[in-house]
Amino acid sequence: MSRIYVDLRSRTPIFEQIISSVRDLVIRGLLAPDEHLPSVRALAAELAINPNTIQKAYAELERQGVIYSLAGRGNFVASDISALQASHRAELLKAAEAAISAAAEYGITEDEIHETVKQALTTKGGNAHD
Amino acid sequence: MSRIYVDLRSRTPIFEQIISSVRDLVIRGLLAPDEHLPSVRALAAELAINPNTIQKAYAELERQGVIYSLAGRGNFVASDISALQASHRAELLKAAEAAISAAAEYGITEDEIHETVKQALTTKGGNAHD
DNA sequence: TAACTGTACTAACACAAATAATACACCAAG
DNA sequence: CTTGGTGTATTATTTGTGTTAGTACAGTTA
Repeated sequence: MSRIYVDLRSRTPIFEQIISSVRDLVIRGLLAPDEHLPSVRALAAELAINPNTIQKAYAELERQGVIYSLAGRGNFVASDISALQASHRAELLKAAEAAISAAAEYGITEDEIHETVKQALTTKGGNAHD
Repeated sequence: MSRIYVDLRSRTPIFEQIISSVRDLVIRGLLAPDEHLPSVRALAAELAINPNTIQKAYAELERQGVIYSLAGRGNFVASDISALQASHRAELLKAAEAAISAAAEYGITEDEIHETVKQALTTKGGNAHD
């Protein structure tokens, strides 16, 4: 059982969900560098979707440098994920800044924003499933 | 010339762009309560898109309570937008909290988060076009 | 009456996602 | 060297949704 999952009822294309899922597992270290990923056919069978869809996702992940593939051997997590983690870190900060800016621009007071930030920081670690 | 716009090159469906655009103008008060919106045919001509697409957007906006329509008269901004603004306000705070939580969960320090928040608050008012 | 308005309906087209079915080259193990 | 797994490529088909096109009808207003 791989930790990769998809939601067939979502409006988000399956291949994009796989890309996000693998990318997330790699960045969070739940998939170690050079770890062997499920084969195209095996993952397709496990998730009950077409192998071509898996292949499409894997090809894009390789293009992004998240994984690499060896003909006849399989797909593997990239050896060096430091750049990936760095860009993810930057994205998180950028997203946070944008969200705060949007709130401030709308007229929400700094006090209320600080209160929200405080709440977010104290609540962390208990709401990973949302 | 209405203040409603769309980007035909975007991957986001046109009707959804119109919904977001009108919703945004209403919430920000750039379209006053009970103000007359462009007619289906007029807006279609102005944006060079099909009237059916405008109609689809207007129908959804009415379903959401953002606008109301009078047969033979036209479409108008809702008379009371307080609930709309309140929910938008809540969404902004929720988004900000989620972004901060995500950053904290990933391991970004509180100091760095506070620095980001500070920067977002000082930069506001100068980057509305992004 | 005329010219607007919203609304409804059917048909056709375009595009992307996903499936289906093969086929071929590579690699490791027996 | 054969076998069974692997990645990869190709073509065709299906499906869903967004968009356009064209037409029609009823309400409103000058």
